[in-house]
Amino acid sequence: MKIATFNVNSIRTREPILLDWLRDNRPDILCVQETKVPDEEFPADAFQKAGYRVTYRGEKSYNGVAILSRELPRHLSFGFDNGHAADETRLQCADFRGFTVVNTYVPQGRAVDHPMYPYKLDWLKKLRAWFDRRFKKRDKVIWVGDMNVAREPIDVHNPEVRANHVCYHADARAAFEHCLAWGFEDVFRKFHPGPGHYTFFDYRNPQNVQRRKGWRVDYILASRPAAGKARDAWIDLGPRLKSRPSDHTPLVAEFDG
Amino acid sequence: MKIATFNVNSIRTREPILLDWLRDNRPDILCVQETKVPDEEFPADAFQKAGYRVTYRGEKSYNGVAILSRELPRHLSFGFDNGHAADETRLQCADFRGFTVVNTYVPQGRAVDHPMYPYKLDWLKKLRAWFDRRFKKRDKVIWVGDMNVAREPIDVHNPEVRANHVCYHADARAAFEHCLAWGFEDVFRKFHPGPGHYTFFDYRNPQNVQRRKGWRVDYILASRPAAGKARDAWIDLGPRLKSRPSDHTPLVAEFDG
DNA sequence: GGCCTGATAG
DNA sequence: CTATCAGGCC
Repeated sequence: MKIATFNVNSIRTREPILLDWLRDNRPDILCVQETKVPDEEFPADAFQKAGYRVTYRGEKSYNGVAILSRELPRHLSFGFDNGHAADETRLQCADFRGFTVVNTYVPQGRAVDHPMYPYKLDWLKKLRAWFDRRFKKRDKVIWVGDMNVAREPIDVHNPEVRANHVCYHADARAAFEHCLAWGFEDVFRKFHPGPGHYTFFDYRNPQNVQRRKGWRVDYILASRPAAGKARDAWIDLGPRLKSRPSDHTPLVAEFDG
Repeated sequence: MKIATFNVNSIRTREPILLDWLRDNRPDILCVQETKVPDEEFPADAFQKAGYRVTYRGEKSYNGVAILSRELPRHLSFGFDNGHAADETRLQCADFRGFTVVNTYVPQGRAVDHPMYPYKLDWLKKLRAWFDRRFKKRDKVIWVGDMNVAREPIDVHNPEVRANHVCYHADARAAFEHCLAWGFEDVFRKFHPGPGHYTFFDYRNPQNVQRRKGWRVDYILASRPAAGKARDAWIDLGPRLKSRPSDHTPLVAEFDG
């Protein structure tokens, strides 16, 4: 099973890049974030014509998650099990052939002194509690998405100056590690232990892409039983190098079964 | 001599369409309107590389005229001879091999009850007075551009409902005819006396293009001595049918000499 | 720098 | 519908 995650930064603007990528890569499951479109305006037709079923929950301008998959998921839910509609455009959970796929768009946090930062930390805490309630260690869970956290120094191109960045600040990293500590393995890192692998390159300095100065903030994480089936993982820089790109690029993994 | 006029509705956005069109048609002179770019940001390099010299006067967001030509014009001026800088982005005059080319972007007028409408009528009056001052009947003058006026019923797809449209209202037509009465012939009409020839198709109903529901508001007009040399004229719908088109499309004429 | 909005313009 | 802009966001 080939599964990918891609923060598209507007699914409408990225439709041509997505269709090319689906045609060339044919993943079984593609989880996307930041669709930035209300459900009634989601461009589902184009993806259906390309052979993909689409499930999504979005809002105008902000957030929005979707799963494009060759088969329809057996079970599907959005948000935490607490009735907060706000989280439905950041968290999606779907079952495919014995795997449970969790697709998240973790709040970015804006700035460490902004109210959105405690919201981010709290959101990660709620996510861990949701993992505890929802899954057993023996479940084959694959948690993917834009986590808006770089785990380690090698996950940012210049960690020395990032201590106060919301995506590298100690508290954000600790909150993310606490989620991982539920029982997830970092599938990409398993296959690529070295530095210099990034999934996000800020638009503001266009040279960052060619110079490979980015962030690894998108992940494919797997519970022990799922991680055992991981065969390979890679970052595809192609879409980031096209014209009118997202600032993120796809991360892909293959699992047996 | 092959001369063309094309309201590009942003020369930046239309650069690819323009470069293709110049490569395929190789006019001696292409007059463009609505460049929508300040002079310091005009993308002259791309056209120079394509073998064209460029003269232009524009402003941010609105208006802007330019002439792309294989040879540099001998004489060049912008605006009326009254020192009003505002008109310099709507009126350009350049000499080429014995012809004087006048390139205009006539004010659209917004609505018949809007202050821009009397401004439009007044602008056409000033233009006629400028013709009177500036040219002799024996001059070979070619006046081209987006005139924002449909002369006759056959120049709009449904004239019955257009009586109060700023581009077909009786006052606008009279003011335009008064300009023509200086001594211009309608070169396109000479070769194509029938209905159904349009140079503009409103974006607001995308089906208008395929259904050929448009307006003839762009013209190539010639003083008697120049009109005598006109060999052919045609509208090229090609650029209007491409992706990300202008709402106008090029009008072309060939003159002997 | 490129996404979004909501305004103005044609 | 397709341009422009400013202003918010990341």
